[in-house]
Amino acid sequence: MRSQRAPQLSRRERQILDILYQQGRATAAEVLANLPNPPGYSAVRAMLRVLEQKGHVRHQEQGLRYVFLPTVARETARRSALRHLLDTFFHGSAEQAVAALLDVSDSRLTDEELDRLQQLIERARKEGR
Amino acid sequence: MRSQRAPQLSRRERQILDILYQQGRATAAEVLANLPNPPGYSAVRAMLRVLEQKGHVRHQEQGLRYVFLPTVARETARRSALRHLLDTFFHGSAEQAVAALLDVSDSRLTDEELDRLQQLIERARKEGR
DNA sequence: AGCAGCATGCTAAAAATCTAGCATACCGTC
DNA sequence: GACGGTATGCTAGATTTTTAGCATGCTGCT
Repeated sequence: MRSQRAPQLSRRERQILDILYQQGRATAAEVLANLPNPPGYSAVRAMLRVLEQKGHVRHQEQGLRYVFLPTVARETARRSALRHLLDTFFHGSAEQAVAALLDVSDSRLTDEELDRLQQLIERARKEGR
Repeated sequence: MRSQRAPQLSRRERQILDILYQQGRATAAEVLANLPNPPGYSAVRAMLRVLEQKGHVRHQEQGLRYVFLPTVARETARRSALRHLLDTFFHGSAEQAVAALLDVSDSRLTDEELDRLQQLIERARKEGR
């Protein structure tokens, strides 16, 4: 009877969980709408049930329907994901990652955002020493 | 006969591919060594074969053994991964991602790295306008 | 009250993943 | 040139994942 520890997510399960993190919370129908190569509605519900049983997801009853949300806090999941990305593609270097980030999002960063980033770096510098 | 388009990676396949990106290139044995819940050696080889057949991986013969490497350039894969992470956890905001990055890697960024980041931001600012 | 619409629970089965094992070939050493 | 070690190719089977379909229950109309 596994319930808590189960880091072994299948492809679809991963996709579904990602959607939940992206949206914060979602009904089965909403999940379905965001799924690539969308399967049947039943399939989605079945997998949500499995995910819940595995302990990755829980649901609240909203009126009649169920609204699903991840059990692991967004913040925590985000950390893991970042760490993993860093290890996989950037040799663990945050600097390179930031560089790539600035590059990838290119012209979409406003001056204002850049300002805030400068401040963040300034702060990191002070804390770091 | 699908060969190129096959974005549907299973959990294991994803793990293996990630290792290849991390290491750049690796033999079946090396991949195995880096795999969590390591399966049998044969299993790894079989999956590398499948990955190759699906077009995600290719191999070079190095002396006797095969050395495997991803077909999609690191740079490209990295971009996709970043984009996906951004969408999943940061509402697409690079700024937030950078902030989290600075946070997660915290004290591990040297002053020198911070300097370079400042410069990068400076540059982004100029290019952006 | 009856009905259409949409939700859930559950089960069975198709499809894909994951794995082990055997046959074979090459290298270096004794 | 026989032998241990390590490689690959392949195939078949266990296990998981992924899916559809059916029975049921609640809501809000008309």
